[in-house]
Amino acid sequence: MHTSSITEQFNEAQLEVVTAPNRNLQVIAGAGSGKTRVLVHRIAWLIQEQGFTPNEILAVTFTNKAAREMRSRLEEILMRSTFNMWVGTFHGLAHRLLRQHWQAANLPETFQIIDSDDQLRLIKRIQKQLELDESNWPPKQSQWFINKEKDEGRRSHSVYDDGSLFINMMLRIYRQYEKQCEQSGLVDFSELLLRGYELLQNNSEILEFYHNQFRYLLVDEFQDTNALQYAWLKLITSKNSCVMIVGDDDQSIYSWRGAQIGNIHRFTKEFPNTQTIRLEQNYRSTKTILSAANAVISNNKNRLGKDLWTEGEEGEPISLYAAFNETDEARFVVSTIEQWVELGNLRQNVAILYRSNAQSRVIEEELIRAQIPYRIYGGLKFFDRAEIKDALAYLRLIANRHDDAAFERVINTPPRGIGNSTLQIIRDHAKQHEISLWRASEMLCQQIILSGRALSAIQNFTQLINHIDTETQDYELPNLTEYMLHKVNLIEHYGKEGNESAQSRIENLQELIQATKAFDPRSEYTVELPPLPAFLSHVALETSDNQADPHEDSVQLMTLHAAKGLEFDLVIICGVEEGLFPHHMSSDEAHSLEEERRLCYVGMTRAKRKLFLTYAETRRMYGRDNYHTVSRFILEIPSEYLVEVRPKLQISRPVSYQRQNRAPNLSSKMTQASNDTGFTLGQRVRHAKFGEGIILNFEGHGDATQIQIQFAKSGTKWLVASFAKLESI
DNA sequence: TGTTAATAAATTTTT
DNA sequence: TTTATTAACA
Repeated sequence: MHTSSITEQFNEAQLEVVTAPNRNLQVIAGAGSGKTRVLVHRIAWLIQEQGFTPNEILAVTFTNKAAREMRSRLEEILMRSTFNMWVGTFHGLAHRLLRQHWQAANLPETFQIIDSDDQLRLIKRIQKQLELDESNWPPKQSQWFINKEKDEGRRSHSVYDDGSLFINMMLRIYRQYEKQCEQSGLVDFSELLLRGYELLQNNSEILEFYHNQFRYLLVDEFQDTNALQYAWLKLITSKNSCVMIVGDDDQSIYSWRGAQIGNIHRFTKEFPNTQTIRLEQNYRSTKTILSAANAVISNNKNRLGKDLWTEGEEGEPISLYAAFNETDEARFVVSTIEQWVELGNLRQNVAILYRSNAQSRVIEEELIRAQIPYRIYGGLKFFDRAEIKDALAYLRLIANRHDDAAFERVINTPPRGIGNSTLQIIRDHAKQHEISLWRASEMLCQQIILSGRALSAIQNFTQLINHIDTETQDYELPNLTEYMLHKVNLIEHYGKEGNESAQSRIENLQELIQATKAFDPRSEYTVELPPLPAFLSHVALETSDNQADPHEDSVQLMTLHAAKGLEFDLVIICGVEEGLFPHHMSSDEAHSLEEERRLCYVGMTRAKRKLFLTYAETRRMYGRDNYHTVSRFILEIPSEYLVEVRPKLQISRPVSYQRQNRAPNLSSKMTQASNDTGFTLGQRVRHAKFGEGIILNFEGHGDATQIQIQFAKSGTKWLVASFAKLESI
């Protein structure tokens, strides 16, 4: 890479970042400002022009995906392997440290990482032990509490006890949780960071070693760092090193997970001589889209301030569609995509974004009906599926008999006659002697407490695990997995379920074997570990995000959160309604409302060429019809950028398609002449909420009978006869 | 002990 | 509506 070629590729601000002098640097990078490219070239510049060696550089990203992306782009530029470079997420890097210094970190060599699901199970179990009622003390809440405290760097003994019952309970759970993790050699996600932090803080030689090693640190998506990550960064930075952070306060959408935008402000105060550079030229969206997004985000207070602009063309106005209900909305989305594709565009350049996952279903149904291939992000990840987690739990138990979370999961899956009562005896015994469930089972087998049936069931189980372990000592990982699945009868167990999901579960288990084959232990920083624990660490840390077939040209569906960092020619944001977006859980407080607005900003700025916003006047949620008004975010867009798409009845609502959308015409009136509601067609009725109206149609029988009524003031609605309390006039 | 019916709850989610 | 968990039954 020559200096001249760099100058050609970058604008002034970008070039300034790439070639910035060796000092602390803050980059405010707006959406679509070429941030990743700049970051990668900055690293390349440091290595090629400033004489840094690759392992003197530490680069932190928000996701594993981003880390992979950065690695591969670096390899492209540097024309060399990035294998020994420290590029990864905070968690991944902490993990690497802990594997290397497990003794100093007070961990067993084969410590295992548990994901939030395992964590929740563990907490549930602890609460049962402590006899805490789950309805009064939701385990989710306890989990949230523990993670929050850990994310702020506090262990149970350093949490401030205000004497309240709540803190008291939470601390009891927290303490017990710490103890059990310690006992089983388990480390949760927050623990990776906290333990890594403590490792460095308590071992000055180790800290000094890394102080000497890392001379340049880069952190991407800095607005999403939490308190502990910030402390981590400060700790690992020495007087001989520089830090460069890249972030955008307007795209901070994870504060509910502990991210603190304030870290950006803190950085400039606490890291001396920080230079600030803004990347404000947007290379992604049209002027219209950008102006609209800017208008929306300008309603937020306390912004760092940024003026995003583009040299791009004006582009088309943003289309706004007011749907009748969510089905109508979905149908509109589908017809929009059909038109888009007819114009010769690719489906993969289209994204349908929504606030919550529940919204995807209706859209999926319509896409399937229209035979439009789609790919859905989020949802259930491969390694989160029950059958995969079962199989992994077996593997974990083989790797570490004292992994209680794994033990609980598989002790009776598939059913082997160890029910709740037996299990409870094991739990009590384990608690009493402060030992793992596994050891408790072994001990119980020596005594005469259990019934004969339960005893032999447990013996069979422990023997089974031991047998698989000894039998597979010389096996490769895939063979071990296959042997385990065979011995443990998981496939048969799922096969018995008989429904259509059984087949896919079995396929997933086969896929797991494939995953073990594809796993290369040398690619990890777990080289010293045997393949099995190395693989387990790998899957715990990397929730695989490549589930669907990436080759077929398909429309992309995801939540607004998941869309961060991506871009599409056509973006359709659905459900832009008060109560849904902004979500009713977030619209009361100013700070959470502002986060919703940032989410809106993120969503809008994903669009390169064309943006659609849709909302539904009626939306069925949790089985009830909800009447929403248009989102305040839409009202914040200056009308000059908007054009309202009028519903074309014949096209978007074909007659006799689905109940809700059937036009009240003569033929539909004939669908059900007789009914058991006591009302007749055309009858005038009064409703407590909607006022007077005329009955247009009936559907269903008995209590489920629905009546379509055209109200004078509230429009046409379908109501359940038995609930509507209609009065005839 | 395992199955089924009743009941309650329900953003966003990476690591 | 869907999903998960729990209580009651076979």
